[in-house]
Amino acid sequence: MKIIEKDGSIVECNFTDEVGKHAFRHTASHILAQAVKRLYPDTKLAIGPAIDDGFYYDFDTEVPFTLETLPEIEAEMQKIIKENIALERFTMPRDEAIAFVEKQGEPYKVELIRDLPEGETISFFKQGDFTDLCAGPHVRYTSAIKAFKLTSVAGAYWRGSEKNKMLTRIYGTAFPAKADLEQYLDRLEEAKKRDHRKLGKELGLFMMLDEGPGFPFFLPDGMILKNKLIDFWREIHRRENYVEIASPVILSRKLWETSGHWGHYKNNMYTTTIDEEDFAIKPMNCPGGLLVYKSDMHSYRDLPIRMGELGLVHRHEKSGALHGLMRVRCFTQDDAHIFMTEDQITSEIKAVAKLIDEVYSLFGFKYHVELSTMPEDHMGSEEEWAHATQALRLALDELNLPYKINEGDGAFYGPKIDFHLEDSIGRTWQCGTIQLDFQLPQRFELEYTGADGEKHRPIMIHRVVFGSIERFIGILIEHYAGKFPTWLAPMQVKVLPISDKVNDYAQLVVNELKSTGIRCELDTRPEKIGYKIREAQMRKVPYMLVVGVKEAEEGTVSVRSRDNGDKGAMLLSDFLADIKAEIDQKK
RNA sequence: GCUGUUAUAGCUCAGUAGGUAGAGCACUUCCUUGGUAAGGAAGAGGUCACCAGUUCGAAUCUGGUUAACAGCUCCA
Repeated sequence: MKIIEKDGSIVECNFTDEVGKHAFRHTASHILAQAVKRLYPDTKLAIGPAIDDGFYYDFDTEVPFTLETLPEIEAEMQKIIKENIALERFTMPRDEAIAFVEKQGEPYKVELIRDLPEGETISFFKQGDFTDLCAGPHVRYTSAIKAFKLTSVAGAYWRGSEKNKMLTRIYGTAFPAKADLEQYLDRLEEAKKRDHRKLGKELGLFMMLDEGPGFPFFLPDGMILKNKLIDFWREIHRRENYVEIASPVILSRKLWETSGHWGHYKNNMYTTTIDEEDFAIKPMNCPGGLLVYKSDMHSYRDLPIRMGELGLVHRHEKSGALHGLMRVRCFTQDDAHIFMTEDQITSEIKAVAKLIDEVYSLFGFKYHVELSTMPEDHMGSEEEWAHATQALRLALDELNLPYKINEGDGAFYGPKIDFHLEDSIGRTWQCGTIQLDFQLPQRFELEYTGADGEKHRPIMIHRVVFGSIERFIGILIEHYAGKFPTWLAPMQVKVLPISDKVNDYAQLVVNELKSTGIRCELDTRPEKIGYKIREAQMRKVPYMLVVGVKEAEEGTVSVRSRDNGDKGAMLLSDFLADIKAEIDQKK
């Protein structure tokens, strides 16, 4: 396919290229806008870019667009595609362009052009009766859009600011062939089936109630999962020479004033009054860790001190932001604060990044890394921030970790490296993070005695690996579609006697499994074996042991694996050896 | 928080142009002792999210509240 480039030149391009895909869907978005203008001429146009999975266009409209409006718009788009209109690029000087869009009656476009530099040449794309301010690129004819679908309609703020007017955004997607579109829609359907909120309910892992919006209840099986993750966490942190502390959930306002949270994080904190004094429920664990550090004298020989804490934090998230376990109002951070000397910075950051990589690799996660820099609302001088940011950059470069810069997204006390994991429909969630902090050690006047006998100020790292254990569990549920590896599965083995004649033998098998620490259960209900299997399978239990008269006589079990089906009979002792090895290897 | 949508049994959902509700699965009991994804029968279970209003009468109409869902904003 050929596209019209930003400079007006015609180049050959493919849908598989990012540029080609972008141009293709951007054109689809123009067709959407053209259709809307034809049907609802009073609608004002805002912006309409291509995005990862499709495109959208924002409209300011008097008539509310709903899902019911979409088929009508789709039909008009289909007409435009059939008309096979050529796209033409033309340019105008800035002043003329402003006059042009003003005449068109498009106030949002006027604002967009006004924000472009003086003297800039403004480019437009015209397709028949529709002209839009646009840099391009685009495909050459509307007929290129062979398959498209408008998927949803939602509100979106003009220019992404909640201070601005809420516009109506129509989302859609487009492909060069019908089959591709269908495949994409099927994939979305599949993804919905692994939604952690659905699976969490089906598998009895956790629940959300009106009684506590954003505050998850962990059910017995979810608790097993959580505790297994925590066991694993403790194991690797012991190995990496971390110590573990626990600090209180409620602490005095004075502490939060010292830490700066009272000033910079107040809107997200739950507060309370005890004996007429103000207190806050901790939204972060760091101040507690700082107090622990301060409670004792430290020599440079003690550093780095790696102080872990599985801390339950509470944050008042906006109601509309809540999302299953991914975004909650109380969660457990697998936190640690590392207190160190300046020349330990790079090696400590690298060690943490490696630890995070080790954990994510164990689960088979792909992740991407972002470096977040100084936000507008921050503590400390720009020089300190530059210094800290440079230290993070250096560590990433030495590790050869590719990363993208997230301008202005750092914590208020320091820049950070974020590790993002994907959920089932491709949304990414920040999990691990490494934050470098020069501020809190100053505010809390932390010290250590150097080799020179003088007092020095340590530097601090805040870091999490899972991020939030709750969020991590949400990601895990979707990643495995509820089929957890044996070491994590809440129920590892289900023993299924064929008739109650073999219940005694089945009980023996269960006792044997339990004595080696296997999480298992016996199903003695007077149901047929197919029924019991179906139930265990839907519960996503990794192994089902079918036992009948034959097995009882031979001391065997017939193994059925969740993932590979019937594996035939084997000695109970052999099965035990196999499953123990699997669990030890965290498979 | 904002825009839009939604709320009926434990779960998934149907229903009623206003006359106090129904299915499948799950649950309980009984029959069936069955070899790798649903054996059969019976029973129990809901003041239709909550609060007001309109009406002779509201689960159904109107308003509000709460929560959930999608997106925006914000974030681990």
